Amino acid sequence: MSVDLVHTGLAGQTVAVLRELVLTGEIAAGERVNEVGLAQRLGISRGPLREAIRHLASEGLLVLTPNRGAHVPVADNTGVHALFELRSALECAAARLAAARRTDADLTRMREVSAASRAAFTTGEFPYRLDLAFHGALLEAARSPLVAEQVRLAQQRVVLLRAAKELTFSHEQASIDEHDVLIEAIGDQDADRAAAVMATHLDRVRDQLLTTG
Amino acid sequence: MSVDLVHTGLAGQTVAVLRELVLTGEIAAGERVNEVGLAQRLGISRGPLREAIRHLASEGLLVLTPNRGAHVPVADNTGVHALFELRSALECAAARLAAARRTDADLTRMREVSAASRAAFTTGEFPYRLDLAFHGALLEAARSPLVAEQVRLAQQRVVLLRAAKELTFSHEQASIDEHDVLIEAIGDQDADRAAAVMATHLDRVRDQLLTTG
DNA sequence: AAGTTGTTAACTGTCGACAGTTGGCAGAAT
DNA sequence: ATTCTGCCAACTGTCGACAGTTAACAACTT
Repeated sequence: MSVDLVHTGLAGQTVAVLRELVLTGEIAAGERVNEVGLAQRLGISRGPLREAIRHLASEGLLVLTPNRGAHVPVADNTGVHALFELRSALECAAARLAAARRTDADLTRMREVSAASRAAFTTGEFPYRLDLAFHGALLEAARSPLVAEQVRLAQQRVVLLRAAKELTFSHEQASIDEHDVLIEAIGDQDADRAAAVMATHLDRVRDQLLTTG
Repeated sequence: MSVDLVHTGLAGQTVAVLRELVLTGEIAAGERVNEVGLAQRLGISRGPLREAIRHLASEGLLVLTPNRGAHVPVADNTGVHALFELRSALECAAARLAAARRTDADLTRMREVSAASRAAFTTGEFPYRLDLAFHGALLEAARSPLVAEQVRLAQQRVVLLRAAKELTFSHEQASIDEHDVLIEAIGDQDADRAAAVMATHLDRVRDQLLTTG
Protein backbone atom coordinates (compact mmCIF):
# COMPACT_ATOMS: atom_id res chain seq x y z
CA MET A 1 0.00 0.00 0.00
CA SER A 2 1.03 3.53 -0.75
CA VAL A 3 4.53 2.73 -1.89
CA ASP A 4 4.83 5.65 -4.24
CA LEU A 5 2.65 8.25 -2.63
CA VAL A 6 4.31 8.41 0.75
CA HIS A 7 7.49 10.07 -0.36
CA THR A 8 6.32 12.87 1.84
CA GLY A 9 8.15 13.49 5.05
CA LEU A 10 11.40 12.13 6.32
CA ALA A 11 10.05 8.63 6.90
CA GLY A 12 8.83 8.35 3.32
CA GLN A 13 12.09 9.59 1.88
CA THR A 14 14.01 7.27 4.15
CA VAL A 15 12.00 4.34 2.83
CA ALA A 16 13.22 5.15 -0.66
CA VAL A 17 16.83 5.64 0.43
CA LEU A 18 16.94 2.52 2.56
CA ARG A 19 15.26 0.48 -0.16
CA GLU A 20 17.99 1.50 -2.55
CA LEU A 21 20.68 0.62 0.00
CA VAL A 22 19.19 -2.86 0.35
CA LEU A 23 18.45 -3.54 -3.32
CA THR A 24 21.85 -2.41 -4.52
CA GLY A 25 23.47 -4.70 -1.99
CA GLU A 26 25.21 -1.79 -0.29
CA ILE A 27 23.79 -3.39 2.81
CA ALA A 28 24.77 -6.98 2.15
CA ALA A 29 22.61 -10.03 2.71
CA GLY A 30 22.65 -11.08 6.34
CA GLU A 31 24.03 -7.75 7.44
CA ARG A 32 22.36 -6.11 10.39
CA VAL A 33 21.01 -2.58 10.32
CA ASN A 34 22.22 -0.36 13.13
CA GLU A 35 19.61 2.22 13.97
CA VAL A 36 21.73 4.87 15.65
CA GLY A 37 24.54 4.56 13.16
CA LEU A 38 22.36 4.70 10.09
CA ALA A 39 20.27 7.51 11.55
CA GLN A 40 23.39 9.62 12.07
CA ARG A 41 24.65 8.72 8.61
CA LEU A 42 21.35 9.87 7.10
CA GLY A 43 21.22 12.92 9.33
CA ILE A 44 17.84 12.06 10.78
CA SER A 45 16.42 10.80 14.05
CA ARG A 46 15.72 7.18 14.91
CA GLY A 47 11.96 7.61 14.77
CA PRO A 48 11.50 8.02 11.00
CA LEU A 49 14.24 5.46 10.40
CA ARG A 50 12.45 2.88 12.51
CA GLU A 51 9.25 3.46 10.57
CA ALA A 52 11.15 3.04 7.33
CA ILE A 53 12.72 -0.18 8.58
CA ARG A 54 9.34 -1.57 9.58
CA HIS A 55 7.94 -0.62 6.18
CA LEU A 56 10.71 -2.41 4.32
CA ALA A 57 10.21 -5.39 6.62
CA SER A 58 6.54 -5.54 5.62
CA GLU A 59 7.72 -5.73 2.02
CA GLY A 60 10.00 -8.63 2.83
CA LEU A 61 13.17 -6.64 2.21
CA LEU A 62 14.18 -6.81 5.86
CA VAL A 63 13.63 -9.27 8.67
CA LEU A 64 12.88 -8.15 12.21
CA THR A 65 14.08 -9.99 15.29
CA PRO A 66 12.75 -8.91 18.70
CA ASN A 67 15.31 -6.80 20.54
CA ARG A 68 17.87 -7.59 17.84
CA GLY A 69 16.73 -5.19 15.17
CA ALA A 70 16.57 -5.73 11.43
CA HIS A 71 18.79 -7.55 8.95
CA VAL A 72 18.72 -8.26 5.25
CA PRO A 73 17.27 -11.76 4.70
CA VAL A 74 19.50 -14.50 3.40
CA ALA A 75 17.56 -16.78 1.09
CA ASP A 76 18.33 -20.44 0.69
CA ASN A 77 16.99 -22.59 -2.14
CA THR A 78 13.80 -23.27 -0.22
CA GLY A 79 13.20 -19.55 0.10
CA VAL A 80 13.75 -19.02 -3.61
CA HIS A 81 11.19 -21.68 -4.45
CA ALA A 82 8.69 -20.16 -2.02
CA LEU A 83 9.18 -16.69 -3.46
CA PHE A 84 8.72 -17.84 -7.04
CA GLU A 85 5.58 -19.73 -6.08
CA LEU A 86 4.17 -16.42 -4.89
CA ARG A 87 5.39 -14.51 -7.92
CA SER A 88 4.06 -17.16 -10.27
CA ALA A 89 0.67 -17.17 -8.58
CA LEU A 90 0.38 -13.43 -9.00
CA GLU A 91 1.92 -12.98 -12.40
CA CYS A 92 0.11 -15.90 -14.02
CA ALA A 93 -3.13 -14.35 -12.84
CA ALA A 94 -1.97 -11.04 -14.26
CA ALA A 95 -1.28 -12.72 -17.59
CA ARG A 96 -4.81 -14.17 -17.55
CA LEU A 97 -6.33 -10.77 -16.82
CA ALA A 98 -4.18 -9.12 -19.46
CA ALA A 99 -5.35 -11.64 -22.04
CA ALA A 100 -8.95 -10.83 -21.17
CA ARG A 101 -8.67 -7.07 -20.96
CA ARG A 102 -5.83 -5.92 -23.21
CA THR A 103 -6.51 -3.13 -25.65
CA ASP A 104 -4.69 -2.70 -28.93
CA ALA A 105 -2.73 0.09 -27.30
CA ASP A 106 -1.57 -2.34 -24.61
CA LEU A 107 -0.39 -4.76 -27.27
CA THR A 108 1.44 -2.00 -29.09
CA ARG A 109 3.16 -0.94 -25.89
CA MET A 110 4.30 -4.48 -25.12
CA ARG A 111 5.60 -4.95 -28.66
CA GLU A 112 7.54 -1.70 -28.37
CA VAL A 113 9.26 -2.85 -25.20
CA SER A 114 10.02 -6.22 -26.74
CA ALA A 115 11.50 -4.53 -29.83
CA ALA A 116 13.63 -2.31 -27.61
CA SER A 117 14.82 -5.42 -25.78
CA ARG A 118 15.86 -7.09 -29.02
CA ALA A 119 17.62 -3.95 -30.19
CA ALA A 120 19.49 -3.72 -26.91
CA PHE A 121 20.33 -7.40 -27.04
CA THR A 122 22.02 -7.12 -30.43
CA THR A 123 24.38 -4.56 -28.93
CA GLY A 124 25.19 -7.06 -26.20
CA GLU A 125 23.00 -5.45 -23.57
CA PHE A 126 19.69 -6.51 -22.11
CA PRO A 127 19.19 -4.25 -19.14
CA TYR A 128 17.06 -5.48 -16.31
CA ARG A 129 15.18 -2.23 -16.72
CA LEU A 130 13.70 -3.42 -20.01
CA ASP A 131 12.65 -6.72 -18.48
CA LEU A 132 10.83 -4.85 -15.72
CA ALA A 133 9.33 -2.55 -18.34
CA PHE A 134 7.83 -5.50 -20.17
CA HIS A 135 6.30 -6.97 -17.04
CA GLY A 136 5.09 -3.49 -16.15
CA ALA A 137 3.36 -3.12 -19.51
CA LEU A 138 1.70 -6.48 -18.96
CA LEU A 139 0.50 -5.33 -15.54
CA GLU A 140 -1.01 -2.22 -17.07
CA ALA A 141 -2.89 -4.35 -19.56
CA ALA A 142 -4.21 -6.49 -16.69
CA ARG A 143 -5.81 -3.42 -15.09
CA SER A 144 -5.78 -4.86 -11.59
CA PRO A 145 -4.08 -2.40 -9.27
CA LEU A 146 -3.85 -4.67 -6.23
CA VAL A 147 -2.45 -7.60 -8.18
CA ALA A 148 0.01 -5.24 -9.86
CA GLU A 149 1.16 -3.90 -6.52
CA GLN A 150 1.83 -7.36 -5.13
CA VAL A 151 3.61 -8.42 -8.31
CA ARG A 152 5.94 -5.45 -8.00
CA LEU A 153 6.69 -6.33 -4.39
CA ALA A 154 7.50 -9.91 -5.34
CA GLN A 155 9.67 -8.76 -8.24
CA GLN A 156 11.50 -6.48 -5.85
CA ARG A 157 12.36 -9.42 -3.64
CA VAL A 158 13.75 -11.22 -6.67
CA VAL A 159 15.92 -8.19 -7.34
CA LEU A 160 17.17 -8.52 -3.78
CA LEU A 161 18.09 -12.14 -4.46
CA ARG A 162 20.07 -11.11 -7.52
CA ALA A 163 21.88 -8.48 -5.49
CA ALA A 164 22.63 -11.04 -2.79
CA LYS A 165 24.19 -13.35 -5.35
CA GLU A 166 26.04 -10.41 -6.84
CA LEU A 167 24.46 -11.19 -10.17
CA THR A 168 24.10 -8.64 -12.86
CA PHE A 169 21.16 -9.60 -14.99
CA SER A 170 22.14 -12.37 -17.33
CA HIS A 171 21.62 -11.53 -20.96
CA GLU A 172 19.24 -14.17 -22.11
CA GLN A 173 17.78 -14.60 -25.53
CA ALA A 174 15.28 -17.07 -24.07
CA SER A 175 13.56 -14.40 -21.97
CA ILE A 176 12.93 -12.15 -24.96
CA ASP A 177 11.58 -15.04 -26.98
CA GLU A 178 9.24 -16.03 -24.16
CA HIS A 179 8.06 -12.45 -23.89
CA ASP A 180 7.07 -12.53 -27.52
CA VAL A 181 5.18 -15.79 -27.06
CA LEU A 182 3.38 -14.11 -24.17
CA ILE A 183 2.47 -11.15 -26.37
CA GLU A 184 1.09 -13.54 -28.95
CA ALA A 185 -1.05 -15.41 -26.43
CA ILE A 186 -2.34 -12.16 -24.94
CA GLY A 187 -3.00 -10.84 -28.44
CA ASP A 188 -5.12 -13.93 -29.10
CA GLN A 189 -6.88 -13.35 -25.76
CA ASP A 190 -5.93 -16.90 -24.83
CA ALA A 191 -5.84 -16.67 -21.03
CA ASP A 192 -4.91 -20.30 -20.41
CA ARG A 193 -2.00 -20.18 -22.82
CA ALA A 194 -0.79 -16.85 -21.47
CA ALA A 195 -0.77 -18.25 -17.94
CA ALA A 196 1.01 -21.40 -19.04
CA VAL A 197 3.69 -19.45 -20.90
CA MET A 198 4.19 -17.17 -17.93
CA ALA A 199 4.54 -20.17 -15.61
CA THR A 200 7.23 -21.83 -17.69
CA HIS A 201 8.96 -18.47 -18.16
CA LEU A 202 9.16 -17.90 -14.42
CA ASP A 203 10.21 -21.49 -13.75
CA ARG A 204 13.12 -21.03 -16.13
CA VAL A 205 14.14 -17.72 -14.57
CA ARG A 206 13.99 -19.34 -11.14
CA ASP A 207 16.09 -22.32 -12.16
CA GLN A 208 18.63 -20.08 -13.81
CA LEU A 209 18.86 -18.06 -10.60
CA LEU A 210 19.30 -21.25 -8.58
CA THR A 211 21.95 -22.80 -10.78
CA THR A 212 23.92 -19.61 -11.35
CA GLY A 213 24.29 -18.88 -7.66
CA MET B 1 6.04 -10.62 6.94
CA SER B 2 6.33 -11.59 10.54
CA VAL B 3 2.72 -11.10 11.39
CA ASP B 4 2.64 -13.68 14.13
CA LEU B 5 6.13 -13.50 15.52
CA VAL B 6 6.25 -9.84 16.41
CA HIS B 7 3.79 -9.95 19.24
CA THR B 8 6.75 -9.01 21.38
CA GLY B 9 6.87 -5.56 22.79
CA LEU B 10 4.24 -2.89 23.00
CA ALA B 11 4.21 -2.22 19.28
CA GLY B 12 3.54 -5.87 18.50
CA GLN B 13 0.75 -6.13 21.04
CA THR B 14 -0.72 -2.89 19.79
CA VAL B 15 -0.83 -4.31 16.28
CA ALA B 16 -3.02 -7.13 17.56
CA VAL B 17 -5.27 -4.83 19.56
CA LEU B 18 -5.66 -2.27 16.78
CA ARG B 19 -6.29 -5.00 14.23
CA GLU B 20 -9.15 -6.25 16.35
CA LEU B 21 -10.55 -2.75 16.73
CA VAL B 22 -10.57 -2.35 12.95
CA LEU B 23 -11.84 -5.82 12.04
CA THR B 24 -14.68 -5.76 14.54
CA GLY B 25 -15.78 -2.40 13.19
CA GLU B 26 -15.28 -0.75 16.54
CA ILE B 27 -13.41 1.78 14.49
CA ALA B 28 -15.91 2.25 11.68
CA ALA B 29 -15.12 2.48 7.99
CA GLY B 30 -13.97 5.96 7.06
CA GLU B 31 -13.29 6.87 10.66
CA ARG B 32 -10.00 8.53 11.39
CA VAL B 33 -7.56 7.28 13.99
CA ASN B 34 -6.43 9.86 16.50
CA GLU B 35 -2.93 9.11 17.68
CA VAL B 36 -2.88 10.96 20.98
CA GLY B 37 -6.36 9.90 21.94
CA LEU B 38 -5.89 6.24 21.13
CA ALA B 39 -2.45 6.20 22.73
CA GLN B 40 -3.90 7.49 25.98
CA ARG B 41 -6.78 5.06 25.75
CA LEU B 42 -4.35 2.17 25.35
CA GLY B 43 -2.05 3.57 28.00
CA ILE B 44 0.98 3.71 25.74
CA SER B 45 3.06 6.32 23.97
CA ARG B 46 2.58 7.48 20.43
CA GLY B 47 5.72 5.77 19.16
CA PRO B 48 4.59 2.15 19.34
CA LEU B 49 1.10 3.17 18.25
CA ARG B 50 2.48 4.85 15.14
CA GLU B 51 4.43 1.74 14.25
CA ALA B 52 1.32 -0.37 14.73
CA ILE B 53 -0.67 1.99 12.51
CA ARG B 54 1.96 1.83 9.79
CA HIS B 55 1.97 -1.97 10.03
CA LEU B 56 -1.79 -2.22 9.63
CA ALA B 57 -1.56 0.22 6.73
CA SER B 58 0.92 -2.09 4.99
CA GLU B 59 -1.68 -4.84 5.35
CA GLY B 60 -4.31 -2.66 3.75
CA LEU B 61 -6.38 -2.33 6.91
CA LEU B 62 -5.66 1.38 7.20
CA VAL B 63 -4.95 4.15 4.73
CA LEU B 64 -2.36 6.82 5.41
CA THR B 65 -2.71 10.41 4.27
CA PRO B 66 0.28 12.75 4.65
CA ASN B 67 -0.16 15.01 7.67
CA ARG B 68 -3.70 13.73 8.09
CA GLY B 69 -2.99 10.44 9.74
CA ALA B 70 -4.73 7.12 9.20
CA HIS B 71 -8.31 6.12 8.54
CA VAL B 72 -10.17 2.89 7.87
CA PRO B 73 -10.60 2.49 4.10
CA VAL B 74 -14.06 2.72 2.59
CA ALA B 75 -14.41 0.29 -0.29
CA ASP B 76 -16.64 0.91 -3.24
CA ASN B 77 -17.67 -1.73 -5.76
CA THR B 78 -14.52 -1.14 -7.77
CA GLY B 79 -12.42 -1.80 -4.69
CA VAL B 80 -14.28 -5.01 -3.96
CA HIS B 81 -13.64 -6.28 -7.47
CA ALA B 82 -9.96 -5.38 -7.22
CA LEU B 83 -9.60 -7.12 -3.86
CA PHE B 84 -11.24 -10.29 -5.09
CA GLU B 85 -9.04 -10.31 -8.17
CA LEU B 86 -6.08 -10.43 -5.83
CA ARG B 87 -7.63 -13.03 -3.56
CA SER B 88 -8.64 -15.18 -6.50
CA ALA B 89 -5.16 -15.00 -8.00
CA LEU B 90 -3.63 -16.18 -4.77
CA GLU B 91 -6.19 -18.71 -3.67
CA CYS B 92 -6.58 -20.35 -7.08
CA ALA B 93 -2.83 -20.85 -7.11
CA ALA B 94 -3.09 -22.28 -3.60
CA ALA B 95 -5.75 -24.69 -4.82
CA ARG B 96 -3.46 -25.77 -7.66
CA LEU B 97 -0.58 -26.35 -5.26
CA ALA B 98 -2.81 -28.19 -2.82
CA ALA B 99 -3.99 -30.51 -5.58
CA ALA B 100 -0.39 -31.30 -6.43
CA ARG B 101 0.97 -31.69 -2.91
CA ARG B 102 -1.84 -32.81 -0.65
CA THR B 103 -1.28 -35.79 1.57
CA ASP B 104 -4.01 -38.11 2.78
CA ALA B 105 -3.77 -36.40 6.14
CA ASP B 106 -4.50 -33.06 4.45
CA LEU B 107 -7.58 -34.55 2.79
CA THR B 108 -8.76 -35.97 6.09
CA ARG B 109 -8.36 -32.61 7.77
CA MET B 110 -10.32 -30.81 5.09
CA ARG B 111 -13.10 -33.38 5.24
CA GLU B 112 -13.27 -32.96 9.01
CA VAL B 113 -13.72 -29.22 8.70
CA SER B 114 -16.36 -29.69 6.02
CA ALA B 115 -18.23 -32.19 8.19
CA ALA B 116 -18.10 -29.78 11.11
CA SER B 117 -19.50 -27.08 8.83
CA ARG B 118 -22.40 -29.28 7.79
CA ALA B 119 -23.10 -30.22 11.39
CA ALA B 120 -23.09 -26.57 12.40
CA PHE B 121 -25.28 -25.68 9.46
CA THR B 122 -28.00 -28.13 10.46
CA THR B 123 -28.24 -26.32 13.77
CA GLY B 124 -28.72 -23.09 11.87
CA GLU B 125 -25.16 -21.86 12.36
CA PHE B 126 -22.26 -21.65 9.96
CA PRO B 127 -19.65 -19.59 11.76
CA TYR B 128 -17.19 -17.66 9.70
CA ARG B 129 -14.56 -19.38 11.82
CA LEU B 130 -15.27 -22.70 10.10
CA ASP B 131 -15.04 -21.13 6.67
CA LEU B 132 -11.64 -19.71 7.56
CA ALA B 133 -10.65 -23.09 8.98
CA PHE B 134 -11.40 -24.77 5.67
CA HIS B 135 -9.38 -22.29 3.68
CA GLY B 136 -6.64 -22.62 6.29
CA ALA B 137 -6.57 -26.39 5.86
CA LEU B 138 -6.31 -25.92 2.12
CA LEU B 139 -3.40 -23.53 2.60
CA GLU B 140 -1.60 -26.08 4.76
CA ALA B 141 -2.02 -28.65 2.04
CA ALA B 142 -0.55 -26.20 -0.49
CA ARG B 143 2.65 -25.97 1.56
CA SER B 144 3.59 -22.54 0.27
CA PRO B 145 4.21 -20.24 3.22
CA LEU B 146 4.46 -16.99 1.26
CA VAL B 147 1.31 -17.65 -0.74
CA ALA B 148 -0.46 -18.65 2.47
CA GLU B 149 0.59 -15.43 4.15
CA GLN B 150 -0.72 -13.26 1.32
CA VAL B 151 -3.96 -15.23 1.17
CA ARG B 152 -4.53 -14.59 4.85
CA LEU B 153 -3.91 -10.88 4.38
CA ALA B 154 -6.38 -10.74 1.52
CA GLN B 155 -8.96 -12.71 3.50
CA GLN B 156 -8.49 -10.28 6.34
CA ARG B 157 -9.38 -7.39 4.07
CA VAL B 158 -12.54 -9.23 3.08
CA VAL B 159 -13.40 -9.54 6.75
CA LEU B 160 -12.99 -5.79 6.98
CA LEU B 161 -15.45 -5.36 4.13
CA ARG B 162 -17.98 -7.53 5.94
CA ALA B 163 -17.52 -5.48 9.09
CA ALA B 164 -17.95 -2.26 7.11
CA LYS B 165 -21.25 -3.53 5.71
CA GLU B 166 -22.24 -4.69 9.17
CA LEU B 167 -22.73 -8.16 7.78
CA THR B 168 -22.63 -11.21 9.92
CA PHE B 169 -21.57 -14.12 7.79
CA SER B 170 -24.49 -15.31 5.74
CA HIS B 171 -25.36 -18.93 6.27
CA GLU B 172 -24.92 -20.41 2.87
CA GLN B 173 -25.40 -23.96 1.85
CA ALA B 174 -23.68 -23.18 -1.44
CA SER B 175 -20.33 -22.47 0.20
CA ILE B 176 -20.24 -25.83 1.95
CA ASP B 177 -21.17 -27.64 -1.23
CA GLU B 178 -18.45 -25.85 -3.15
CA HIS B 179 -15.96 -26.73 -0.45
CA ASP B 180 -16.78 -30.39 -0.95
CA VAL B 181 -16.33 -30.10 -4.70
CA LEU B 182 -12.96 -28.51 -3.99
CA ILE B 183 -12.01 -31.41 -1.72
CA GLU B 184 -12.97 -33.82 -4.47
CA ALA B 185 -10.86 -32.04 -7.08
CA ILE B 186 -7.89 -31.82 -4.74
CA GLY B 187 -8.36 -35.48 -3.83
CA ASP B 188 -8.17 -36.34 -7.51
CA GLN B 189 -5.06 -34.15 -7.78
CA ASP B 190 -6.82 -32.26 -10.55
CA ALA B 191 -5.15 -28.85 -10.33
CA ASP B 192 -7.07 -27.24 -13.19
CA ARG B 193 -10.42 -28.30 -11.81
CA ALA B 194 -9.48 -27.21 -8.28
CA ALA B 195 -8.51 -23.77 -9.54
CA ALA B 196 -11.68 -23.48 -11.60
CA VAL B 197 -13.90 -24.45 -8.68
CA MET B 198 -12.09 -22.01 -6.42
CA ALA B 199 -12.54 -19.22 -8.98
CA THR B 200 -16.29 -19.73 -9.27
CA HIS B 201 -16.56 -20.08 -5.50
CA LEU B 202 -14.86 -16.76 -4.91
CA ASP B 203 -16.84 -15.07 -7.68
CA ARG B 204 -20.05 -16.16 -6.00
CA VAL B 205 -18.88 -14.96 -2.58
CA ARG B 206 -17.90 -11.64 -4.12
CA ASP B 207 -21.23 -11.17 -5.87
CA GLN B 208 -23.10 -12.07 -2.73
CA LEU B 209 -21.09 -9.49 -0.85
CA LEU B 210 -21.83 -6.89 -3.51
CA THR B 211 -25.56 -7.53 -3.73
CA THR B 212 -26.13 -7.85 0.01
CA GLY B 213 -24.49 -4.54 0.81
C1' DA C 1 -24.95 37.21 0.48
C1' DA C 2 -20.97 35.22 -1.37
C1' DG C 3 -16.31 34.94 -1.63
C1' DT C 4 -11.77 35.80 0.37
C1' DT C 5 -8.33 36.16 3.74
C1' DG C 6 -6.31 35.87 8.43
C1' DT C 7 -6.23 33.33 12.48
C1' DT C 8 -6.13 29.44 15.41
C1' DA C 9 -6.64 24.97 17.42
C1' DA C 10 -5.86 20.20 16.69
C1' DC C 11 -3.29 17.02 14.80
C1' DT C 12 0.76 14.67 12.74
C1' DG C 13 5.93 14.71 12.10
C1' DT C 14 10.28 14.76 14.40
C1' DC C 15 13.61 14.76 17.92
C1' DG C 16 16.62 13.71 22.04
C1' DA C 17 16.84 11.16 26.29
C1' DC C 18 15.91 7.26 29.28
C1' DA C 19 14.83 2.29 30.27
C1' DG C 20 15.17 -2.59 29.31
C1' DT C 21 17.16 -6.48 27.02
C1' DT C 22 20.55 -9.18 24.69
C1' DG C 23 24.85 -11.39 23.54
C1' DG C 24 29.59 -11.45 24.35
C1' DC C 25 33.71 -11.40 27.34
C1' DA C 26 36.53 -11.91 31.22
C1' DG C 27 37.53 -14.43 35.16
C1' DA C 28 36.90 -18.04 38.53
C1' DA C 29 35.93 -22.82 39.59
C1' DT C 30 36.39 -27.68 38.35
C1' DA D 1 41.59 -26.96 29.09
C1' DT D 2 36.79 -26.42 29.74
C1' DT D 3 32.63 -24.81 31.61
C1' DC D 4 30.06 -21.90 34.31
C1' DT D 5 28.98 -17.34 36.20
C1' DG D 6 28.72 -12.58 36.61
C1' DC D 7 29.57 -8.28 34.52
C1' DC D 8 29.31 -4.92 30.68
C1' DA D 9 28.85 -2.57 26.49
C1' DA D 10 25.91 -1.98 22.58
C1' DC D 11 21.75 -2.01 20.90
C1' DT D 12 16.65 -1.83 20.61
C1' DG D 13 12.22 -0.36 22.91
C1' DT D 14 9.75 3.40 24.86
C1' DC D 15 8.60 7.90 26.33
C1' DG D 16 7.54 12.99 26.66
C1' DA D 17 8.23 17.38 24.45
C1' DC D 18 8.77 20.44 20.53
C1' DA D 19 8.14 21.85 15.59
C1' DG D 20 5.50 21.98 11.37
C1' DT D 21 1.32 21.43 8.79
C1' DT D 22 -3.45 21.24 7.94
C1' DA D 23 -8.30 22.28 7.94
C1' DA D 24 -11.87 24.69 9.89
C1' DC D 25 -13.69 28.99 11.65
C1' DA D 26 -14.25 33.89 11.96
C1' DA D 27 -13.84 38.34 10.35
C1' DC D 28 -13.49 41.32 6.50
C1' DT D 29 -14.19 42.84 1.72
C1' DT D 30 -16.89 43.38 -2.46
